[in-house]
Amino acid sequence: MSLDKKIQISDAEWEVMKVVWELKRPTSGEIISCLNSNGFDWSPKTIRTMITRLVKKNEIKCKEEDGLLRYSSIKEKDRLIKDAGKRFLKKIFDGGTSNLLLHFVNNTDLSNAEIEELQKSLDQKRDEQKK
Amino acid sequence: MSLDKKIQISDAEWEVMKVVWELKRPTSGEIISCLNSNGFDWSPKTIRTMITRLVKKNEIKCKEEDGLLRYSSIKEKDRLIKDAGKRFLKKIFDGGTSNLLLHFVNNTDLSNAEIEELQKSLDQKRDEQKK
DNA sequence: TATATATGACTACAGATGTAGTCTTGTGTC
DNA sequence: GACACAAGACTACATCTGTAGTCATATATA
Repeated sequence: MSLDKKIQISDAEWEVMKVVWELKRPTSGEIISCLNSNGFDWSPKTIRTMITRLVKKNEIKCKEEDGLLRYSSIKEKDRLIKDAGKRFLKKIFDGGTSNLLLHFVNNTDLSNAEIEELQKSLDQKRDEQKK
Repeated sequence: MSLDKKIQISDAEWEVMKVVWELKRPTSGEIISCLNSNGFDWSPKTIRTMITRLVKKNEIKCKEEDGLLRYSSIKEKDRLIKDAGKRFLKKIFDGGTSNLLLHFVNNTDLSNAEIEELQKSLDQKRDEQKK
C-alpha cells in the first residue's frame, strides 16, 4: 500500500470542473464569466491555463463550434466525486466510513429535514442489507 | 470568495501526521519504521524530508531527548480533521453537508451496528436542536 | 479599412511536493 | 580504536500547480 500517485484534479481545477458540469458545454469565456461571478477573482489567463491543463489531463474534452471551443467533462460528475470521496476517506479516516459520517454529523449544522432524509436513507440501507 | 491559499498538509504528510499522533512523541526512526510497516515503501530520506517540512510548516515541533529528536503535533488531531473536512466539503459539495453525508451513505458499505450508531447520533442531534 | 477585443496556443516563473543524495556527528559494536 | 549505522542539516532535481505574459488569429464595431 502506498499513496495513489495518479495526477489529481487540483482544488482550483475542481472549481473549473464544477462550472463545466453546470453550464453544459461552455466556452472558455462562459467559464471565465461564471467563475468570476462566483467570486473567484482569477485572471482570464489563469482560468484558460487551468482549462488547457484539464484537457491535457484528459479530464475534459473540447469540440469546435462556430470558431469557438466548447468544453465538456470526459467522466461523469458522480464518478469524480466518488473517487475524490474515496481518497479523502482513506487519507483522513483510514477508510473508516462511519468515522467520517459521525465526524460530519457531530461537527456541522443539519436541518431537521436533512436529518430526516438521512434517517430515511439509513433505514433504506439497513433494509436492503437485510435481504 | 476564492480558494484558501494557506499551505496545506500534503497527502504524504498526512500519513506522517497520523503516525505522529499514534505513536506519541516518536523519533524519526520510529516514524520511518511505522510507515514502512504500514506499507509505505518510502526511503528514510524521503520520510525525514517530510518530517523536516512539517516542522517548517509549523505543524509539528520537536524536542531533543537523549541526543534524539522527538516529534509531536502542534495542533490537536481533531482540529486538523475538522479543517480538512471543511475544505473537502467546500471543494466537492459546495459546503452542503447533507449532500456529502447522503453520498457516503449511498456509496459505501456500512454495518448494521454502524447504521444504528449513526441513527443514534442523528437522533441526538435532532433532540439538541429542539431545545 | 482600422481598431478593439476575445480566443487559443505557447511560454515562463515561483512555490509546493515527492524523491532522494551528501556530509557531519554521535552512538553502538567488535 | 576502527567500523557501521542512524540521525539531522543541508542540498538538489523533477513534476505539479497557481499566476500570469506574449503572440497570432478571428470576429465585431465604428
